[in-house]
Amino acid sequence: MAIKRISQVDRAHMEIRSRILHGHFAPSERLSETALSEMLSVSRTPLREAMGRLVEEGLLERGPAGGCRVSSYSMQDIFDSNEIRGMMEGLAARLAAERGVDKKSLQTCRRILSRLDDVLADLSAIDFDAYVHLNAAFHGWIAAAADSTIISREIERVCRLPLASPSGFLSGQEDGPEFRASLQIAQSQHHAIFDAIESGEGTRAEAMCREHARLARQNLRQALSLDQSLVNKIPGLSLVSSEQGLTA
Amino acid sequence: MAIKRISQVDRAHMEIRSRILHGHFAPSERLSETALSEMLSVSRTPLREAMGRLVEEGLLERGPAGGCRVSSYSMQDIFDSNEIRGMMEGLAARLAAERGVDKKSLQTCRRILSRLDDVLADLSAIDFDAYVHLNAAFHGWIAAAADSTIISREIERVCRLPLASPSGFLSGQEDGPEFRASLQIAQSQHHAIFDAIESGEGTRAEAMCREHARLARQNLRQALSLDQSLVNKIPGLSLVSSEQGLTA
DNA sequence: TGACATGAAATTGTATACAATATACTGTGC
DNA sequence: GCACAGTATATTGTATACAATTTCATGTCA
Repeated sequence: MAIKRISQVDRAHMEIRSRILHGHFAPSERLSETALSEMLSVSRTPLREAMGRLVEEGLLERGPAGGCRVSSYSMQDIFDSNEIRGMMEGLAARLAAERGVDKKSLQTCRRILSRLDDVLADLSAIDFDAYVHLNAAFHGWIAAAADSTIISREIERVCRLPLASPSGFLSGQEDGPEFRASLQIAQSQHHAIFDAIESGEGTRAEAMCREHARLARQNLRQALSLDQSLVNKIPGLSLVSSEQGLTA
Repeated sequence: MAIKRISQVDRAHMEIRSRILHGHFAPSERLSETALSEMLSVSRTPLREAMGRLVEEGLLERGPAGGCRVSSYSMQDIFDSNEIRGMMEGLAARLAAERGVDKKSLQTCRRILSRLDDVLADLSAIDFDAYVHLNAAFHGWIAAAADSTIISREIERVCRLPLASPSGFLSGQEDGPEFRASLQIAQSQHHAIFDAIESGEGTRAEAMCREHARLARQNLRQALSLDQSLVNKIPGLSLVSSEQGLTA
């Protein structure tokens, strides 16, 4: 019944997106429409629409003479993207606190947090997929908590920026004791954010969201300093033009 | 030399955008591709790309069974859009203050502010076009001051949301002593923002940007309470589904 | 040898034709 | 008279064909 016939546009969009993020195309590489078209077995019409969406997302850039190149990002860009996400989630959290959230929604979030507590109960045996899933659910809840179509849509947009998603840095670094410990810090921040929203403490909710986004940055920096090969494991990191991987 | 051959896509995009913002299409009205196609004398291929961009901008919405409707906004949405802009400009201003801005750029901004001072020197004889132009220049300067591609691009995006642009509310309300007075308040905020950035006071710069965006909201509310016919004068306001025009 | 012009190939922008799906209408049966 | 089904129509999704650029290579002239 709920069979959503997947359109060629969506297929091409996701496929190209995935290939870019996984480094199958190098930054600044020019993508030929005809080549992509036969590579994906799609005609150029839906392909061009898919590419248009990728341009909007910032993964592709239109050249002055037409045509598209793969975007190149600096480490600074990655950090800025995260900063934007932190700001936007902070806005949503503050407005949620100021405007109030209904009991049912609060209960939903409590359940998410409780399940996250369970997942993190034993640091030596974390169900990583479950964590990513629940973490995404919590951040989705924040985006929706302000009850504003515009804000949730813009947050969704921001999260599509390379490496700005709440779970963006998580793939591939399951191991490492510092990382596991940081998950607990993150969870304590989750609780603080929820508590602030529930208590109507808008300023605190906003500040905690920003700090929470900073944790992602810190994780990335630390992970890279330990293991440069993560570039090939974390989707999107291949887009980063390697100036200095660690500074800033 | 710099003749940028305007593409059919851009032409259709701007034309439809203008018609939507000026209320030639009603909110929730479904736009037929073939109808638009012959209305604009463009084939469906570039037309569809133009419509795709409008969907990204939030002016159109895709229906579940394909096709596009004109988006409908609530007064709350307008306020939220402005809040987002204030946040984003605040982020840019804070980062500019924290990271520092070079002397040449500061000088550019001083000149803009000085010319704004001149325009506002005699409140009874304001060159309104000049004000809009210079106001846009100042806000553009803020967006660029953080020296971040991502941030300036996202600010540009946010400003394309209906009525989120810094000059969004200005058209059509040239008259009114309260409004003219508010321009002076706005200018004093401009100076404060610049001073904060120049002095490296990031928190102050951010807070002032947010408050500055609030002034736009206040202006809109006051203007509407005085003269409901503004709905037809301010581009984009026709998209607002009239629940309560003044509350929230 | 290098710079420039010329032409060929490739690539993008646009139009149209076709296919698949959703919508609206009309007629029939109850 | 109303509900439902079947068909007709309209609309969107996709493919292909064509036109207009741009890009690259080759050759000529200084």
